[in-house]
Order: sequence, then structure tokens, then C-alpha cells
Amino acid sequence: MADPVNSGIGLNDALTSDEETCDYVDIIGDYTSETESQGTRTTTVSSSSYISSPMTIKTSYTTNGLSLEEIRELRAKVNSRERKRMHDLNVALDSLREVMPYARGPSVRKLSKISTLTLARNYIQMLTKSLEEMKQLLDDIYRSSAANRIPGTALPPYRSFPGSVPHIGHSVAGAGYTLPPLGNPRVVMENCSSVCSHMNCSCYMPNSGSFRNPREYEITPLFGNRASVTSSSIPTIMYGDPSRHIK
DNA sequence: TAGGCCATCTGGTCCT
DNA sequence: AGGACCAGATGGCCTA
Repeated sequence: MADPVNSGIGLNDALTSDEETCDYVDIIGDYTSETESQGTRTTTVSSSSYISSPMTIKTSYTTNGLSLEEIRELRAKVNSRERKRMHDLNVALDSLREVMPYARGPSVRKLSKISTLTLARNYIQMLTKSLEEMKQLLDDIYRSSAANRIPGTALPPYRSFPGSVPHIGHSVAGAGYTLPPLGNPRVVMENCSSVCSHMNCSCYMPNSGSFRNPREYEITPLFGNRASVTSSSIPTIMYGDPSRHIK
């Protein structure tokens, strides 16, 4: 008899045209009950999380090579794999949400799947743009500093950033300046606000205990405020402590 | 109550 | 052949 998986005949299609009543429970609790009728069979499937909404499907089983029990076991196995696959996808989406800058809390709905992906795309775009602008700004700062230095003196000392990643670093005017790593932009400067006046960002005074240098700021992207989220919009950004918001 | 979001089942297709 | 991936269908839950 034909293979219900590869013959083009659906498992449930392959189950029709007979009359039979049966129940079964798969490995996570799928439950099937069937009612008999002439020529077709209606199968009601529900699972442990689906019991309140039984799904009714038409089944037929004339031309398959598997017993009813084998088909059910196969179907349960496939369903289980699919559930696991979707679960893994949701885990991955949750891990993505964890690194996204948006409001969190018991009273805040988590981002939908579409919103999560949309925000991730926008966030990457924003970081890329900010990085380019920061490179340009530091380049300008260095050029200005080099132009004003007294002939014969050394260039300003290079201040490395915690966690800088050399291979993505940016050499400013050949002086070996390296930008902070993506995703954790910290910058040392006298006036962070002056930087953010050129960029779509905001400056937060870091916790005194967690930063060695009192002039070290976190530059935070600005997305604006929103109370709700749609797939085409950017959600609220609450990143850092607003009470320390200095711009 | 309509619409958005989601979980689940299912069958088809592609890949190893 | 078996598993991964995908899209369609279905029904529940929640919110405006």
C-alpha cells in the first residue's frame, strides 16, 4: 500500500472511507476521538493544551500501507517534532527580546513576534547609523585636536574603551583610536550631550560604583515613547535610569 | 464583537 | 527514509 508520507496522500486523507472509532494519546497527550459515518470518518484531535478547542478533521484510509495505529503513531511523532520546532523558535525569539531595548515589566505586554523582528531590524539599523556617526565625530575631534597641538608634542593619549573589539574598531586619522563595542556604547568625554546633539542618542550618567571614570557616559539610542506596539512602529524605549537622564 | 496574536495540527516540499 | 521547514487552516484568548 502507498506510503502516506510520500505518496501525496495525506495521512488523514489516507484514513478516510472506512468506519472506525478509536481513541489514542500521543507522547504529549494528543487525544483523538472519532465518530463513525458512511464513507467518511470525523476525527477530533486535542492535546493537553488544546483540550478546550478540539479540532475536527476529515480522515480517510483506503490506500495507505500502514495500520491505523502506525499512522497515528507517525502523526503523533510528526506533531511532537513540530511543536518542539515552534517551541525552539519561541525560545530564540525570547532571547532576542532580552537584548532589545524596550519597556519591560509585569504590566507591560511582551513584544509580539512581528514587533520583535521589526524592532530588531530597526535597532540594528540605528546602531549601525550611530556607529558611523560616532566614527565621524571622533574623527573630527581628533583632527581638531591634532590641528591645535603644539608642534613637537605628542598626540593626545589614546583611551581604550572597556571591552573594545579590535577587529571592528575604527582607526581615527591613523592614530589607533578604537570605538567602543557595538551594543554597549560607552564613551569618555567632557560633554556627552555635545555628542548626542549630533546623534540620535541620549546620555546617562552611569552608576558611580560601576564606572571608574566619572566622565564616562552611556550613550543610549532614542526611539521616542509609545504606549503600545504595532508591527510597523517602534516600541517604548526605557533603557537606563530616566532619573539620571541628563539630556 | 471584531481583530490581533498565538498554539497546534496538517500536508507538501526540500534536504541530508 | 526521516527530519526540517513552511504555509494554510482552525480555534482560543485577549483587548479596544
